[in-house]
Amino acid sequence: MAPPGRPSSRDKIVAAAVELSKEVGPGHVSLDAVAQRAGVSKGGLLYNFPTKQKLLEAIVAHHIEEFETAFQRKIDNNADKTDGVISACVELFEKKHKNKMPPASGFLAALIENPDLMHPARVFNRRLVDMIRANASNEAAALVVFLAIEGLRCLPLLDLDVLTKEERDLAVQELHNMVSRG
Amino acid sequence: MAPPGRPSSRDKIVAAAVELSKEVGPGHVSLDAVAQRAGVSKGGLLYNFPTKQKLLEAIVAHHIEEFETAFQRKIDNNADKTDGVISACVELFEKKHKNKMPPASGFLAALIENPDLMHPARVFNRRLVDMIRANASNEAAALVVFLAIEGLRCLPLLDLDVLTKEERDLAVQELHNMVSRG
DNA sequence: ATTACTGTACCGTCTGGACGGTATTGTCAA
DNA sequence: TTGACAATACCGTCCAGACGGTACAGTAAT
Repeated sequence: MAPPGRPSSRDKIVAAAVELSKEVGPGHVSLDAVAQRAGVSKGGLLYNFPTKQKLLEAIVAHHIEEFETAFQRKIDNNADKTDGVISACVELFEKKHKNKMPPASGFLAALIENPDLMHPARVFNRRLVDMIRANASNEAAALVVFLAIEGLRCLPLLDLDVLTKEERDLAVQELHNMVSRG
Repeated sequence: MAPPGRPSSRDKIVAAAVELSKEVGPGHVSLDAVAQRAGVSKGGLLYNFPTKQKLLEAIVAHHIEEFETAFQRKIDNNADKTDGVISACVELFEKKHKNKMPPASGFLAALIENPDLMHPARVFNRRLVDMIRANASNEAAALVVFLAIEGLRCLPLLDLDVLTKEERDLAVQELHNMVSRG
């Protein structure tokens, strides 16, 4: 792959693309701009990602890996416990929200270019739902919690978030109650 | 405005743009294609909407009006009743889902072009949240229900929906329970 | 010699939008 | 009644710029 010490050019390029998607809007991510932002020549960019589609695939994979890593850490502790998976989801969102992690804006850039690029994310999401249902004490309630978290994550992505911090905290608290009540 | 008998050119153009956004993807909605689909020349399109931004503004307004109309009809019956607003939201989603109404794909085309175009939708959403809270018996639960509905609406928009019909029905049923339990 | 680029010069395509025309209808003075 | 003009609602063409992608010569490190 790459010398794991410093960030590889690939990583810098992916990071630059995600930043740009947030800054100039997901519809205006040009290869020239990405290369400039990443401190790489356009030739260099196309050396690493021969087409724009390959770059966008890498962005989607990056977001998924990021989430999966954090998720695996959370779930190792309470994998088999009743409602362990959905609890982990709530806690994970709470943590990301406290750390003011930005939304996964790279997804939109990929979606725009070609909806098929979302396929890996769909597969991941489906697996997540299966895991949630598998050890949920109340499947219906667990699904609602899952959907609410998705709402909390999607609304900012679509620039549609209107909740105050207090409202978000209130909702997250209620999600906690729902999963601990079982 | 226009003779209210036949659909005006403006309406045809907006409808064509929404359809195209769904068919070719929100990032590939060109004025030429919209004009062709609407049965109008490009000059005619530009006559009705002097810039692409104006067209996208009209699309956003169209989606909002559509939702608002249906919402007002629902809410007239149980406006002041406890949990009346959030109940109306659940029922409205259920109805749209049963009728297999497509997601508001025009939003994405607007978001891509210019995130500011989502502002009217944000204003509407904020008003909706205020109304929900105003007559909710349990604000936290009502917020969770609101977020779950948004999740149900946003996931298909992002091509991320992975739920089976049964799972969706189960979740909607649970939402009903949550609001009627108060 | 190979790897991993840099830098520059292009090419073809697509797209938003400007522009000049045109058909129809309405208005209104002579 | 009619001729002059104007507003409305388009049509069809053209163009400048942006963008994805190619090609290729050079270079510095391993």
